[in-house]
Amino acid sequence: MKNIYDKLLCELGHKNWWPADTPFEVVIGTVLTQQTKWENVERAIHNLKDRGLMEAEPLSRVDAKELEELIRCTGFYRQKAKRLKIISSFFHENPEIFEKPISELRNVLLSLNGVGEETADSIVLYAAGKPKFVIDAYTKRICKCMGIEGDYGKLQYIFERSLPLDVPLYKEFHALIVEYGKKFCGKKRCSDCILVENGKM
DNA sequence: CACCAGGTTGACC
DNA sequence: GGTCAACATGGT
Repeated sequence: MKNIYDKLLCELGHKNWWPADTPFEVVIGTVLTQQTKWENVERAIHNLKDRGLMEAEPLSRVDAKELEELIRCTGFYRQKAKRLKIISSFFHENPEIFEKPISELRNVLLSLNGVGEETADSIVLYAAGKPKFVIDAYTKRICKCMGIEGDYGKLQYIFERSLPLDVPLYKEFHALIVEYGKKFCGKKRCSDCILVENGKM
């Protein structure tokens, strides 16, 4: 598995992924980026910062319609606005949440509307800085290309079992997988795959 | 015009 | 326990 990481790193170089001023900004980004391009998310984040809404308390209280307009460019803007308000209320009321152990933190995040497995793990890894390997659609596609199939938990277990417990490694590896996937892995077919030809785990 | 993007939910079987 | 449409905008 580390072998795959080295190949990707060699091919693509280090990615400065999830740049954000605060952990809370990462949380907002995880929801906004669902099923949309990061460029759209950057615009929405900029809008929120302009209005002083990149903090839990103000965001939890902002007018729903106003919030919808600010994040419209990310798609699914009505449900995302509603979810962001609920999530920001939660973070406002639970400022110490990132101090909790990983499994407890993950379960609490999963209980929030709009936070599924990938989003929860992205928050754990990129906002809380704790070691949880994030599995996304590209990870599943690439694994399938390599003959590895399974549900979210199975793939996550394979990565976590095969890698040293290393937060920067987890961050970089997931970033590389997504960047690689965007370039070479379509929904239907892949192109110029550097991983499959002699890719062994 | 069709398809995809750094998913999640609730309904239905 | 799994599958699937709905959610919605913006870019190629």
